[in-house]
Amino acid sequence: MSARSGSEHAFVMPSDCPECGSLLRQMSDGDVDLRCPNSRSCPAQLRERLYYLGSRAALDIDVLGYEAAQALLVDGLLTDESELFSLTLQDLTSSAFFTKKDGSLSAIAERFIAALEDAKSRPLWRVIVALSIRHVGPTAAQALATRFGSLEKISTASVVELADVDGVGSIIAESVVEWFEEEWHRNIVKKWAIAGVLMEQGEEELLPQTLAGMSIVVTGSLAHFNRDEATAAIVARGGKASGSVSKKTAYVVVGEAPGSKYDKAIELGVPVLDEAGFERLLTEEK
DNA sequence: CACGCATGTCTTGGGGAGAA
DNA sequence: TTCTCCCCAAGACATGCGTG
Repeated sequence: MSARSGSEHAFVMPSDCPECGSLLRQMSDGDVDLRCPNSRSCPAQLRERLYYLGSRAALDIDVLGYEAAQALLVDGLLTDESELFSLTLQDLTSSAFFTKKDGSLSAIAERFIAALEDAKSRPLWRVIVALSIRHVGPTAAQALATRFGSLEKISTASVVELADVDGVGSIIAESVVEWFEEEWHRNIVKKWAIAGVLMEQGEEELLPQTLAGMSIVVTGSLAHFNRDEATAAIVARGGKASGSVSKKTAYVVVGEAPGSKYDKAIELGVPVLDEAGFERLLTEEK
């Protein structure tokens, strides 16, 4: 996986937050999954959350990498992620990261603001991933988006209703409910919505569900799709884009320089498709 | 409890943009 | 033009959750 994938914010124990420092002092060998209790204002956690929500796994915001996230916080442009989508070009003039040596805005600044606008119309599941809810990655987020159709409905669903979703168990369901119980979390959703971020399932996701129930794994590089586009194409048709090959995998799509997943597919007798076969699979009617 | 699979972490290498 | 920094893309693998 990418260095930008996964919830990298989850295990942060930075030195620039007093509460994290105390937590570190309390560490013992038996501790697992340590988190700074100061999750709202802890600078390092905030930086990691910004970094994560900009990653391809979430809202795929151009420019918003580790350095940009750091600059937004250090230069005082953001105090938390709720203000992200309200940023303007004018705001960025006070940050060296977004300006040239002569003080004028760099191309990076314009790309960043344009990327924020693009991100406002991302599918609902990506918005859910971007909220950094514990245990909720792309797969769980897609399941929740498909079932509930809007963030509003997810936020008001009970643990039982959430856990009823295929692919979501009680731990994930409780995690979602706990997340929405925090007022400052609800404030993020509110401010993003005001800034224009789509909070409902879009129509583009309602393609014929020709891959419903199928688990498909992609390995290697495809000529006409990057990995996210391939995943999105599978998911949009009701399939599941899995990261690992098993006996239940419907197809393994093999591009240039495939990895061990191809070997695994051969070993398990899973059907293998080249890119042309994958494209036919996407376009064929049920 | 075992299995399947998603998540999280680490690694390597390529490409683009700005600085020197 | 070259160098450096940062972002991006992808594979491998360990861990742990969800399910039957």
